[in-house]
Amino acid sequence: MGRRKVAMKRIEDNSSRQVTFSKRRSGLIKKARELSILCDVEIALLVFSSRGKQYAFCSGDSLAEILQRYRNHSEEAEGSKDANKGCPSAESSLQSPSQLLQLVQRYVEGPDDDNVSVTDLVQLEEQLDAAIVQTRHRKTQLMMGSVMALQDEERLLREENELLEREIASMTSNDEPSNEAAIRYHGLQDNQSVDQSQQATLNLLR
Amino acid sequence: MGRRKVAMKRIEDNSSRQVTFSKRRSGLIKKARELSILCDVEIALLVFSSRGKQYAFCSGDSLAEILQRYRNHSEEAEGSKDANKGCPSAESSLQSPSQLLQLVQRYVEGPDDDNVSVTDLVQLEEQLDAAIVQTRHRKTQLMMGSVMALQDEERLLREENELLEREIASMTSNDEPSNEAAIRYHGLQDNQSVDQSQQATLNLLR
DNA sequence: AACTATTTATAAGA
DNA sequence: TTCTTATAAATAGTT
Repeated sequence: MGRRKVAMKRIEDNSSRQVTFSKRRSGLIKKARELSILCDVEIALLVFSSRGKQYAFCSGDSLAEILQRYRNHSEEAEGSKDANKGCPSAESSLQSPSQLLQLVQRYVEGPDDDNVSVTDLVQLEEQLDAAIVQTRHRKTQLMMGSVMALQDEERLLREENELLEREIASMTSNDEPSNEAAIRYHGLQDNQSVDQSQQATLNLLR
Repeated sequence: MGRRKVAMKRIEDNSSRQVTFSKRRSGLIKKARELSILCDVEIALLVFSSRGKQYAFCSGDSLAEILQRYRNHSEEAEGSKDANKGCPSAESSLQSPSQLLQLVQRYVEGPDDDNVSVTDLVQLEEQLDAAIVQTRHRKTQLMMGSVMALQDEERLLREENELLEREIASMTSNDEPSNEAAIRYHGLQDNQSVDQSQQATLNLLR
């Protein structure tokens, strides 16, 4: 984005490389900051000039913290067996559904001394009920999306089938009957990939 | 650089934040790559979505190498900051029931990258059901404990009452009747501290 | 996933 | 260097 398009290779001229470095470096940092703000994500950016000078940007207040998270993350990736249990990072977020049950189990069984109170458990039960409601709501949303798509596809297939049937009709009136059409006929039989509950919703909407 | 100028603050709409994240993330990584090539510098870029998914770019072949370089560079500046962060062996755990709902909400509404699948949600629902069963089980255990204790106390009180009644009987046969016993009489009336569901269970066991 | 209308970044010039 | 400006590039909203 300048007077000319620039080739993607090292700029050989020393001084213009320096100028470009300065301009693009600030542009990059600006964009990193914008992304972290707009999308509410953590970003760490490190730039080392060839003569060792260092520039950095980081969304939080501690770059070290973010780097630590990177390291935890890659450690997890290596121990692929029980990665979800290993070290769920300082940040509290669900990585997978299976993590949730562990969390609740640890809470209700109280790993040690101070046990939960009945009041806590009553509250937890209420929260779990609310969580199920939310989960079902979201699931329904998603399934509705799938259903719409399937209905669209169904319509298209029906139209195609009509065309094919007409073609067959014209062929049989001119020619010998053949089974070619039956082979080419394809409809909704291959919806095996939708899961049971999607199928149930699908049936309801028919 | 789009149809409109966008305010520099967190995008609240879930799905457009997701779209913007995807677009700008790839843009940022592209620019990092260009800068590293054009100006022949080392760059490391880490992006963490709020669900913990990680995207990285690094100019060389080893991100770890660049990070090491950063650490060497900044070791002098920070000596003790990451002592507690060394290895986050602190297991993530529920602090309170109310934390759970937040956790699930964040998961199902997917504030960021790839949305949860229906399969994930089906699993989550199952886990939530299991968690509710566990919670109720534990609650019952605790309430049973309370109930046992109350039954014990009840038995003791009945025995004491019998003694007192006998004492009254002997007093009234020897002396004037008095209301002293009625004052000392104490039974199950002061069970007001048990909560509603405990009381229900208690009633069932009577 | 594509497609534009706009905004933004920036290469070259002053 | 910094400012300006023509142009390339990125991207917000739309389909």
